[in-house]
Amino acid sequence: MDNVNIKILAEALNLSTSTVSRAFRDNSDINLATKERILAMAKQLNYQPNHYASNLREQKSKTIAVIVPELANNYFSLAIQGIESVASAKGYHILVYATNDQFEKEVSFIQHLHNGRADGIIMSVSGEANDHNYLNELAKKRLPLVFFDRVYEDIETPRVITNDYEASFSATEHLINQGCVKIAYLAVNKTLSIGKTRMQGYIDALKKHNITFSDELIIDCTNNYKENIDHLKSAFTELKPDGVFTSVERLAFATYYACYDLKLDVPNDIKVIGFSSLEISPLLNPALSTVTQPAADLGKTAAELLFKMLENPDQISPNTEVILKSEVMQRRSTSK
Amino acid sequence: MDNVNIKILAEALNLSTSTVSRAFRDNSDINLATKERILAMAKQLNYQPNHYASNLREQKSKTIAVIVPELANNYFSLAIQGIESVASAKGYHILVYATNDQFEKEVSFIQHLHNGRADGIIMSVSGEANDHNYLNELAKKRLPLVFFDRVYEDIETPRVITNDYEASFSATEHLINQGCVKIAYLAVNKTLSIGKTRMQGYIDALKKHNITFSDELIIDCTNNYKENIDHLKSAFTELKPDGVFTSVERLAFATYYACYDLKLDVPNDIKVIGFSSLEISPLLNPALSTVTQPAADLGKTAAELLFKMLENPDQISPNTEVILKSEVMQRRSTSK
DNA sequence: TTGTATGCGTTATCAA
DNA sequence: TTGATAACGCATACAA
Repeated sequence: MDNVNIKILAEALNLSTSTVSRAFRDNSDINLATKERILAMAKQLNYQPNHYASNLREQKSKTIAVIVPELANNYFSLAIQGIESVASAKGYHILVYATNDQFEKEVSFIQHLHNGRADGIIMSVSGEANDHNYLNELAKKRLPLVFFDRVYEDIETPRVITNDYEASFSATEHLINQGCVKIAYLAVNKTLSIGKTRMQGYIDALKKHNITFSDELIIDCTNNYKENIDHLKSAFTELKPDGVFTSVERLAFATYYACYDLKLDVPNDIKVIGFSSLEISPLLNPALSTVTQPAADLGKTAAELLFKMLENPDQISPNTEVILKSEVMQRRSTSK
Repeated sequence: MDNVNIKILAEALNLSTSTVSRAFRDNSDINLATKERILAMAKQLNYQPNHYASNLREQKSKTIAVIVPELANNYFSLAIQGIESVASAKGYHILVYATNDQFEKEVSFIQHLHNGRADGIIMSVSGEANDHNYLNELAKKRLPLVFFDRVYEDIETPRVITNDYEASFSATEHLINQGCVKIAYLAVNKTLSIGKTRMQGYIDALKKHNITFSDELIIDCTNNYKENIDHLKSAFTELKPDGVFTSVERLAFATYYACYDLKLDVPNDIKVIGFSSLEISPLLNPALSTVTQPAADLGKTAAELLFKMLENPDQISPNTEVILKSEVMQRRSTSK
C-alpha cells in the first residue's frame, strides 16, 4: 500500500524513528530545525502516517459511525450532513451504515463497530419492536452512543429528539381549526417511539376539541410506496376523512398520489399536513403544510453531544435529552 | 477500549494465540472441535477482533471512501445508497466525505485517505477549474479510484457517467417540439465536465432545429438558493425565454420559485425541464418534466467497478468508461 | 493440528 | 534534544 513509512523517512534523514515520529506530534520536544527537515522530507516523499498503526497504538480511531434506517431519504441526508460538518471540523471521519429497517443489520453493525473501528456511534434506531437489550449487554465496554430522532426508550444513553408530541398536537389542532372533523392519522409503525408520541399528540388534540377518537382512522402503512397508495385509496374511499395527518414525509407523498387518483381535491375535499423537512414543500401541488423538523440541526447537535462524551465522558449524563423544536408550516394543503 | 483480545481468549481456553487467530479465518487448518470451542468462548466474552491490528497486519481495511460535493442532495443520497448496498453486501464499510464544492477539501480528503484508511475511493469531483494533477502525483501509490457523474477528464481512472450529451439533446429537442423557440440553459458551473457536455447537447439540438444559439441565454447560477432565484427573476424578465432547461435539479426548483414570483405560468408562459432524480417530480406544481438519471444505479455500478479493481487490478483498464442512460420524462411542465 | 516467534507502523518510556 | 526499545493486537512462517 503505502510503502514510505516512518522508518524509511528516518533512514533518509539519518535520524531515529522516534525523532521522526515526534515531528508529527505537536507537544513533543524536538529541535525546530530537525522538525522542519523532517516535515520537508515527508512532503517530498509523500509520507502519510499509517492510520492503523497509530490507532492501534493510541487506541482511538478519530472516526464516528452513523447508523440510519435509510440513506436515500431527505430527512436522514440532512441529519448526516449536519453530523458530517461537525465531524469534519474536528478532523473526524464518519462511517455510515443503512439498516434499511432491518433490526439484525443494526445489531450486526453495532457489534462490529466495537472492534475499535469507531470511537462513538450516532444512531437513529430501527428495531423498536425487538429486544434491544443487546445494547446493554455491551455493558461497560459500550462505545459512546447518541440516539437521534428514533430512540429506544429503555436504553440509557444521551439522545436528541424533537418536540414530537407538541408538534403533533399543534398540527392536529391546525387541521381542526381549518374545519376538519374527521382526521386520519397515518402511522408507519405504531411501535416506534416516535410513532407513539406523535400519535398521542394527535389523540390529545382531538380530545381537547371534543372529537371522538376512532381507531379506524389510524391507518398503518408500510415502507412500500405502491402498497401504501393502494391502501390509502381504499381507506380514503371507505372512511372519507376530511383531514390527513401523516407521521412521516413519505406518507404525505403517498396521500397526494392517492388523492390524485381518487380525484380528491386537496385542500377542498381533504386537507393534508405531515412531518417533513422537504425544502421544496412549497413547490408541491398543492403546497404542502408541514411539521418541519430541524433535521440538519438534529444531526449537528447529536454530533456535538457525542464529541462532548468523547472529550469528557463524565460530563454528560446518560439520561441527557436534548429536545429541538419542530415548526408547523401552514401552506395551501390545509387552507380553508 | 475493547479489553478482551486474542491473548485473553487464548488464556481462557488454554490455547495459543495463533490457534485462536486461526479460528476466525476460514482457510487455516484447525481442528473443528477446537474451532467451535474458540468461537463459543469468543461469543461469551463478546470478543471482536481488533480491526486496526488486523488491518495493520494485512495491509487492507475493508473500507471504501466516498467523496461527494454534498450530502444533503437527493441525487448524491441515492448514489450513496447504491454504493452502500454493494459495499455492505461485500462486508465493506464506507466512509463518506462532503467537499461542499471546496477543492481544497477534496485534495485534503484524498491525501489523508492514502494512509491506509481506505482501500479505494469513489468520487464525484468538485474542482474542475483547478489543477487536479495532485491525483497524478500520487502516481503508483494511488488508491484505486472510480469517478462517477462528475469527472476529471484529464485523469486516467475508471468512471461511471450518464449519457449526458444525448439526454440534453433530447430534452432540448423536446422543448422545441413543444413549441419553444427561446430556450434558456441554466448552468451551475460552466467549467464542470458535466456542465460542458450537457450544454453541448443543448447547443447542438438548437442547431439541428435552426435556432440560433445565443450566449445570453446561458444563465450561470451559483449554489445559493436565494441568489439564484433573484438572478433568474431578472434574467427571465429581461430575456423572456419560453423554455428553460436546467442542468441540475436545484435550478429547476429555483426556476419554479422565480416563475411563481413573476406570475409566469408554467407551462403556458414558459416550459421547464431539468436534470433531476427526484421521485416526487410528479407531485410538483406543475409536475416537473425531468431528465432522470439512474442515480442509485450509478452508485451501484461505481461500487461494483471499484470492487473489481480491488479484486483483480489488471482486469480493469484505467480508461474504462461505463455509460448509463438517463431518461426524459415528459410531464406537465412542458406540455403544450 | 497446534505452538513459537516475528513483524506490521506507530508511539511512549526511558536512557543517553 | 535524540535514540533504543517495547508494546499495541493480530496473522503468518516455520517448527514441533
